[in-house]
Amino acid sequence: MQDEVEASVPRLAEAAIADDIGLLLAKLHAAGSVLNNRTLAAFELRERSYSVLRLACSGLEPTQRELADFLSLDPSQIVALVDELEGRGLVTREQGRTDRRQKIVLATPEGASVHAAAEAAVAASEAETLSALAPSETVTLRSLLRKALWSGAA
Amino acid sequence: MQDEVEASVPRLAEAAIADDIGLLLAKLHAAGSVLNNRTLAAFELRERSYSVLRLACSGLEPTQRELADFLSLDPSQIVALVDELEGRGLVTREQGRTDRRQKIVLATPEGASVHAAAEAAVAASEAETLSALAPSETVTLRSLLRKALWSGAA
DNA sequence: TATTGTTATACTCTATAACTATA
DNA sequence: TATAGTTATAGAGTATAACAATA
Repeated sequence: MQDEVEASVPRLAEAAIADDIGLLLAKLHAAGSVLNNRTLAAFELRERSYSVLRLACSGLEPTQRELADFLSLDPSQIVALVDELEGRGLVTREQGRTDRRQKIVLATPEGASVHAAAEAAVAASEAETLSALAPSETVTLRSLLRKALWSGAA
Repeated sequence: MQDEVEASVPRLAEAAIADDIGLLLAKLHAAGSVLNNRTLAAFELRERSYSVLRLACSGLEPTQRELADFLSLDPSQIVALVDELEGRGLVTREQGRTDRRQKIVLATPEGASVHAAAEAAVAASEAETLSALAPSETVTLRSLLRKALWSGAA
């Protein structure tokens, strides 16, 4: 093997490319996703199903339509996710109070228990992904992401 | 229709969920991706092929292996992306200078021209995604993302 | 023996269109 | 007529394993 071994920062990282926020978001998201999905595998969950379970546990009594809007997924994808969680006994579908078309997704006791365990594991995984940032930087990152999302065009 | 119309910020956004950096990253990345891919469609590119073309135009003379490492893709995925761009005459494969196994991906003049046009469109799309952030906040976001990626576990 | 690029395959994710039941 | 949920399907993205040429 030639002695052209790269430093820990690969040479391409230095390129102007690294100023592209879209690419940076994609890379950090991808890195976090790999870790999260690895972590969630122990609970037979993926990021998607975990997010649905999390909202089902939140006390907000979300309808499938609200889940789709909030998670930026098509309603048809929510169907598949809820089907799977329901089949495993982690959530149930309840008819909407005021509109019989709506279905509210609620966690079962077992779902709540699985969620609690998964949540702790995911928090640890997130800390690992962001280990290079100081606590105050993590707070800043969170608030910038939230601002970009909920006061912006996104 | 009942008069339960939500404000522009859906009620789920208020949930504790919105503190999950992984979910925030996923949402902002997804929102940006949709915009980017819509923008890039005019050039018959997607985010992936655009990234490869961009690096091929960078003057860094990347090998396929380096592209795979930097873009966090499997080498076999790079093959497909380069195949497509090569078939359209936007890039060429050159044999590595010192290692005949390597293939360097270089942009053709036409590739460079397509890239220049696409780059301008993508910049506008990025500005739209981040329209809620002040310029200084965009700078901060970029530097935090970069720090998390290149000094961290990611 | 290890690495670069390649082929092949299977699985997940994303995007659409059409259908049903309710409103 | 419009909306919530559902079904079906096709295309894009992701993850692996195995192989030939080269180191």
